[in-house]
Amino acid sequence: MPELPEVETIKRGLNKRIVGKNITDLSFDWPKSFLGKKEDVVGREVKGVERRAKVIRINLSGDYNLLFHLKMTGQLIYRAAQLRQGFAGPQNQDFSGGHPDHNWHAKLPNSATRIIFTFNDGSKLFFNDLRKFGWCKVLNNDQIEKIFCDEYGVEPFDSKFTVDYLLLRAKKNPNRTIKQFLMDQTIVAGIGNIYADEALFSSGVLPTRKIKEISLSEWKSIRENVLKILELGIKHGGTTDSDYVNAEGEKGGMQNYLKVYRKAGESCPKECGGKIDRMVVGGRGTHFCENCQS
DNA sequence: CTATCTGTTCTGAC
DNA sequence: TGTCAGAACAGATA
Repeated sequence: MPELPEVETIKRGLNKRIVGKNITDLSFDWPKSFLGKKEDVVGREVKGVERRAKVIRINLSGDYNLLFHLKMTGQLIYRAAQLRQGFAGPQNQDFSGGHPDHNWHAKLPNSATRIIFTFNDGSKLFFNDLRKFGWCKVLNNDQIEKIFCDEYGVEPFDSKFTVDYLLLRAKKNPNRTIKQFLMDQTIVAGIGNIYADEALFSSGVLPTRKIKEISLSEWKSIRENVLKILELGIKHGGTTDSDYVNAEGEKGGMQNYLKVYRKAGESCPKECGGKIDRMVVGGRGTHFCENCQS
């Protein structure tokens, strides 16, 4: 479930594993998954991996970048080379990130594999995407900067993510619901369905509340809880499992710390006596406690 | 079998 | 300009 914490986890994992390597080959089976020219990528060195919003940027030598969006079912899976038995560094550890699934570390490539990058040491990076909504684009630095600037709002962990900023943006969209506001990538980058529900639950604010009716103290609470829930997500590696020895691919991680998401019918974890309910807000499944969110 | 659900985002209609 | 259904796609689930 690639929202900000998951994508951040992937970024950190890849930074430990592919920086400094050369891409020696690239193949893809679905034209819409790879938007670029193979010749622009093969032969280039990986300089670094960054995250902006839910997007991953792999910076290559020369004026080239790979930009990934995992959308709903994308995964990036690093598969170490089989060469160095007994070497314990991260280079030699498999790593997965993105949409959780039972077959993380099953045979690769598999039916969901869209792109395969091969590095000069024999290791590989697989871009899997069951539903084919995700993409990888080859872009130059200017194009990347423009996208990062134009299409996304502040990063939650940036110092610009303040209550004043939220109030400013709130003036422009007074009639939207708070949930849609939080998920609008041009306002705050990286929040998706799960973390929006969780942050609003922690804040005691109903997802359907109109922006213009949110009080100052509620904005403060929402801001703090967005940060808290995202930090918790990153701390637990999102819903990512990086331990390939452990077969429990989709377990562990953040799934175990969610309080309302997909918990409809259960008792409120705040023990307020209420139950978690579900409704649709902006076309998205939305989970909340009717009793302690208002 | 059918109907409905799913973590994202973009487009086109109104 | 804001809002909303539908699309892009492929499952799993009831």
